[in-house]
Amino acid sequence: MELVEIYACLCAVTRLRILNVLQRGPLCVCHFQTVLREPQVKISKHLGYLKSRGLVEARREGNWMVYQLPLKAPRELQTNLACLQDCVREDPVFRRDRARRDRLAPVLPGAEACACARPTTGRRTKVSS
Amino acid sequence: MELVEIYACLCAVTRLRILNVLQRGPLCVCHFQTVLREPQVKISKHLGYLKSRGLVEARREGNWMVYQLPLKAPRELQTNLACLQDCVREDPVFRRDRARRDRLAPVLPGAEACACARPTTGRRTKVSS
DNA sequence: GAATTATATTCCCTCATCGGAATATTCTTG
DNA sequence: CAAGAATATTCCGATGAGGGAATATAATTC
Repeated sequence: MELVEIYACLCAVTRLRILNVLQRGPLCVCHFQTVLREPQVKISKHLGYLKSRGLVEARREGNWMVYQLPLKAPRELQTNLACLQDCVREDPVFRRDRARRDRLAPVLPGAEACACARPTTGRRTKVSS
Repeated sequence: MELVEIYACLCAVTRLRILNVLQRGPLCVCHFQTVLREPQVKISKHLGYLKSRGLVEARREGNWMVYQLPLKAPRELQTNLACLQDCVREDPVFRRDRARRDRLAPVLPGAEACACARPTTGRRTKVSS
């Protein structure tokens, strides 16, 4: 993984917000929509961008696609993710994203499924707005 | 200074090399040519790019333009420069650049002029190759 | 298998970037 | 002021990114 490629992934604010949220654990696309309040195309495309460059991994879980940070990331990526986390700690936009994300599901440290991907009997969280 | 702008500055390898070398102190364009072995246009343009976004500062010193890292950089920039330094420590290309740079002039910690900008009586270092 | 939900892809537009060749600008020196 | 050295800018072409609208694909449910 080229360092320049990593930086290329980091120069769109939507992708920074995605990575910021992913630090709390895996998430599916519809939850990204709720958390970031951005249209589906936008999120899906940026996730595709990140995935094609190895900054996120994806797996299908029934109807949902669950995205997560790579289980074993190269050192430069780890360093930069830590740096990013440090840089956006105080930023209001990123803080709000994290707050909304935490309201959705408990913070899952590992690679466990996000809330929407756990097959439940009840109605799922509404995605609107 | 927007975080995304910083990352945009970091996604060209020539600019990473410039910043890497600048960590050892100010330098003028002709020395960048010697160190990076890249054509003048390329270097001048990338320096302009960095300057317009506040990642480097420039001053004229006689015939030369001396570039340096900002004296008081915002925190996100400092963090990312440190991160960059960490990431390229082992990389052969960046190491070679640093070695060639150190061969040109002593490492100047502050904002002192680079070697070529010090008016000397003798012949200046040849720029070719 | 039809309808529904979740997600991805395609098409189109606009705009920025990168690189090089050529040229212009700025300063110094005689 | 002419010549030369150091640097910047302009012009060009190729390429990729980002966004949205519309459409396609995949899985689920009834």
